[in-house]
Amino acid sequence: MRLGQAVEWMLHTCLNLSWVDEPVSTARLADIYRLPSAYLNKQLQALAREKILVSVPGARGGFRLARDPAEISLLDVVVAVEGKAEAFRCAQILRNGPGGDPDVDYSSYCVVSQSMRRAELAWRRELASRTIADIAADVVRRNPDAPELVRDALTN
Amino acid sequence: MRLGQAVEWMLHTCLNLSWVDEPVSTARLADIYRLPSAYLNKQLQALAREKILVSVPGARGGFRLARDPAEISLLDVVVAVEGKAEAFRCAQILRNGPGGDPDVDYSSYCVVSQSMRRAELAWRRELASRTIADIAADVVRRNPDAPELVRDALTN
DNA sequence: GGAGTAGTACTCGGATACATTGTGTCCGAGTTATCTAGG
DNA sequence: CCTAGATAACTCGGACACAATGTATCCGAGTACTACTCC
Repeated sequence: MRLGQAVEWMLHTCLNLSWVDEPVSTARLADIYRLPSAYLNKQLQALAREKILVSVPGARGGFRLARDPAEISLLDVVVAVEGKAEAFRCAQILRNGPGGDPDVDYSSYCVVSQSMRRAELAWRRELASRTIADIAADVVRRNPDAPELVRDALTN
Repeated sequence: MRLGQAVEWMLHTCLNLSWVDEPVSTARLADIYRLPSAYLNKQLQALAREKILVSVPGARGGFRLARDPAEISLLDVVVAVEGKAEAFRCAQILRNGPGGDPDVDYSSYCVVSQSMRRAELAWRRELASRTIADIAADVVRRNPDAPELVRDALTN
């Protein structure tokens, strides 16, 4: 199993945007961590499609958070980048097995599939219970001047 | 995020092997679900390397479980197929950010990384708490003659 | 001096290549069972 | 009849291609700002 590195990029980017009010261009967001701006833009678009960010076109445009950081869970971001499909895809191989019935939906009946789904649910639950605001609070607790550092870097 | 379909194959295969004592050849194991035998063999080797299966060479050889089904967790199988690496890899982009320190290990310090790791831990914990024997018991509870069906298919 | 307008610079957005991983296949090395021949 | 050896068939094992996904890039469409011209 593997998550694309864009997940890390987007989480940090959302965190940074939570400290700025005006839209920030892709170039600025990329420079902060020396990331390839064109590719970053692609991922930002994905978040905009999922209504996590709003894109502002034109001069002095860019991206900003679409809603309060407390209303953006880590799961929202991960799903926006990686897609809604489950990690474990039941191919229903039991249909070809002994006693297999082509009319049964084994993705909900098969015990293996159920077990894998339960584990994935635990993962999702954990991600859904934590928001960008939670993380921002933790960061400030450790490093109180982080917001201003980021603001300066994004709006100089 | 995505898991290879080999995970499904291996889980069902381990389940089937838990009902047979003698070694079963790759061809038999593949035929039961109409799977490509050569590729299945590749995955079986991976499980053998992780000491989940033992491979028996020569005529009337094949694979059998290396230990009691109650001692084989779903996590063991998943890790054997997918590798030990974590799904979320922290690239430590904070090192390049404002106030970033090249000497700090952000994969343990960064709050984002911690949160992602916690979620993944919940996933692993769930998988580790469920064994092949547990699944086998559930299957028998629903379909008492499943073991014999499988035994017949694998040893005819 | 103010308003309207054309131009310009900057932004997003999707269409386009490259690299890595997952998927699938093939043939060779090694082992075991069997058959045969000799005692 | 028993035993030892050679043979042959079957198995795993890793090395070898193909496809799909992730990664990275580029250029065009659209918008807001700015400067200029006209009233």
